[in-house]
Amino acid sequence: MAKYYDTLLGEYIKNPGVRGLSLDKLALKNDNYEMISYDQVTNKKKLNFKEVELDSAAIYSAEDVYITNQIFLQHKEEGTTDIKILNDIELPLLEVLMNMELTGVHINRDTLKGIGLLLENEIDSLEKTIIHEAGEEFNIKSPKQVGEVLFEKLGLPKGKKTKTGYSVSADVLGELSHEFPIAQNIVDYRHYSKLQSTYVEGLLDLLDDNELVHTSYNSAVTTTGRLSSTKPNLQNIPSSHGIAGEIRSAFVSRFENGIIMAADYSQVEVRLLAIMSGDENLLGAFKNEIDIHHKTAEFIFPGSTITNNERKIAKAVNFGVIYGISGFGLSKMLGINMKDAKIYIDKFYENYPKVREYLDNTIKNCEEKGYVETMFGRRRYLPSINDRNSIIKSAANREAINMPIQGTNADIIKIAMIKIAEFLKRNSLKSKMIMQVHDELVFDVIPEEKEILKTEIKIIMENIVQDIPIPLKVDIESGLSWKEAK
DNA sequence: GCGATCAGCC
DNA sequence: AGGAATGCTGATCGCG
Repeated sequence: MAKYYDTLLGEYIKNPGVRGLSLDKLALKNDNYEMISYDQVTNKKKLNFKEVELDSAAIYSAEDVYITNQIFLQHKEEGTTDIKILNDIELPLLEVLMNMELTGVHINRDTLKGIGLLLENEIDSLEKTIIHEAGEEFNIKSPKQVGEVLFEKLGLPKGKKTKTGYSVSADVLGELSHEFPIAQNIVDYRHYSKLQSTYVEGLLDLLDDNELVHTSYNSAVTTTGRLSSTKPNLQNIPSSHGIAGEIRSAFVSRFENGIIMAADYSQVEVRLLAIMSGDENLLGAFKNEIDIHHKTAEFIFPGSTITNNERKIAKAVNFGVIYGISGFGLSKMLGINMKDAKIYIDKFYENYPKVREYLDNTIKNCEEKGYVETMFGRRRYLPSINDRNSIIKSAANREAINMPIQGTNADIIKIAMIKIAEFLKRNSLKSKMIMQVHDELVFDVIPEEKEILKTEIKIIMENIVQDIPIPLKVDIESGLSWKEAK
């Protein structure tokens, strides 16, 4: 039993994805009690809390404490405080996350600034080219204006629509790029601008005097049990090659001769699909350490030597199944026609028959019980699973299919984080766990601890789940920066 | 202030 | 018949 309780986490575990878990909303919902609003306390003046008169500040604060306790008592009564996943995972993890946030992540300011200069040059020159090609000044960052220039002034062929007009997204512009260079230039301009504003400027703004950023991990927002990360979001740092990949080269150790070590679960969601469905073909592939995308490709394209493109298609199918894909979704994703996409998906199910069985059962079960759950018992309620509107129903089907897989992955890595934090503490190690990116943990490591960490972290992460037909596999890489640790 | 669009990651 | 990938956060535009 943890030394503390958290009413927010209790509410989240009861029903993840419910909007409005704030104290005032819960008080209103549960006890029809209307709490004092911040506006009331300040008389609608924009005051700092320390500027609020003491008497009213005291009442306002006491009310928070009182309501929190009311919710706690209610959680005890209804049994929420006994929920296993709350006690075994969420509450212990809270302390681990707090320490990661306080520890921070070291980012080299000069490296980031250097990337910023490169980007600035690219952006400036692309802007000039685009304006020249357009024959008029306009704001390239405005989808509306881009649409007017491309489709009205220049008369390029229009593609798919949005609520407000014609789409100018990257896949639409990509279609046009062969014939019209301006389309590719706008895609590139957006790419570099995104890197500049979100990653270079965004991260620089949040660096403290020690060149550390302290993210906030939110453990009560996602519907599946995943964490999220804000200010900065460290879970969407670019990972591709080129200038984008350089952002990760700024993520370096804080220690003298230190290294960055990344441990990631290999193919974890497909492995979990194999384990949870019990499909012999899928399990067999992992047992024999066969490249799973290649294996699926052999089923989809029988009798031929598998090309890179065929493997890419198979990979999209493998992931698509986990996301509850439709033929249309896959065809759009891959830019192929819907008939072929349907054939590929059918081939997948034909050759992994128990996967289909498992997914059908998942949906059927959800229709009866109203919820789906992970291997560890984390639940998600999906009332729309029985909706008569087919669009809503299909969306619920996809969510029902995805949650147990994505959520089990989230459970596993959270347990691993708790165990690794214990291990680091028990052995008084100086190295730090600094980031979590859904199936990856990142560490800032002092050189003397490199080998023991590498060994122990792998053992801990691979042994979270017992009695499974195939092992979970963890790859560990390290280098002078996060970019090199992969 | 907020919805819409776009783009980054798993 | 039509709509159509799971889960997130952030920057920017442009309307009100």
